[in-house]
Amino acid sequence: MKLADETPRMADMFGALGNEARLRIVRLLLSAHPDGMVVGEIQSELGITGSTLSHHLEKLKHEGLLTVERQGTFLWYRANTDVLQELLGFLYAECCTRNKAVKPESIMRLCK
Amino acid sequence: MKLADETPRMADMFGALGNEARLRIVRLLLSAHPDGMVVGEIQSELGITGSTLSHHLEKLKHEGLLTVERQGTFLWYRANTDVLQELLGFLYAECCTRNKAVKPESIMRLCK
DNA sequence: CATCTATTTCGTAATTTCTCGAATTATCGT
DNA sequence: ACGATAATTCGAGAAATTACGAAATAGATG
Repeated sequence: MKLADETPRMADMFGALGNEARLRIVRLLLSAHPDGMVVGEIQSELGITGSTLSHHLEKLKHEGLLTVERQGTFLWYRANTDVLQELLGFLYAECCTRNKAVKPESIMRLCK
Repeated sequence: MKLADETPRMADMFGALGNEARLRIVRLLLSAHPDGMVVGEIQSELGITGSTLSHHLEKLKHEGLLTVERQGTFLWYRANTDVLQELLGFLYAECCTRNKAVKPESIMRLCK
């Protein structure tokens, strides 16, 4: 039995977070979790042009980091915590488990 | 007293990891931690052209994710665990502390 | 069905990223 | 100083990303 190489997918996810506007979107949606937010609210909060925002949301959704649900004319976007957990777990495993480069406690301690 | 906005820098770091070749480099260097590896060894392990590899290493170093030290004609690159810890701490804080989107235990559980 | 609002898609341009081979720099040993 | 090895920098092209306004779509409401 051979394990799938997760590197390409993880790289894509990191890439999706590797843009300031998109990282702000994810942070904002996490702070609004689990309700999520509609596009217009994200737009006025972050001051991003509609079409540009739409592209960023599409990219984040494509990488699985967001989910979207329509309610009337509104689209509710929200952070996909399962996938964020996967990403966090990957990074944690690389740094703390698979290798002992970073001590687990040091992460917890950062967030008291 | 005002806290610095860490979003741009974190986005740059995520961006550095958002490329398959670079993510492989970091994984490789973590597995060789704390000794690190010389460029030629990374190159033959990952099969990347010398000049391309050099650019990737430069980017990772620029974002603080790697350190480098010369020993004779060899350059030893290694993962910068302090900075990786910062990145992991940021993601952990966003997902688990600042918001309760992801349960801390679920991360640990992923890495038994 | 006409219209209003919310959001995406289209068309397009500027910038950045990724990659490679060739040339260059740095260091060691002789 | 010369030759050999390690790695970077240069030059340059292809591909991807980012951004924006205008036009198009989807749904609600009168």
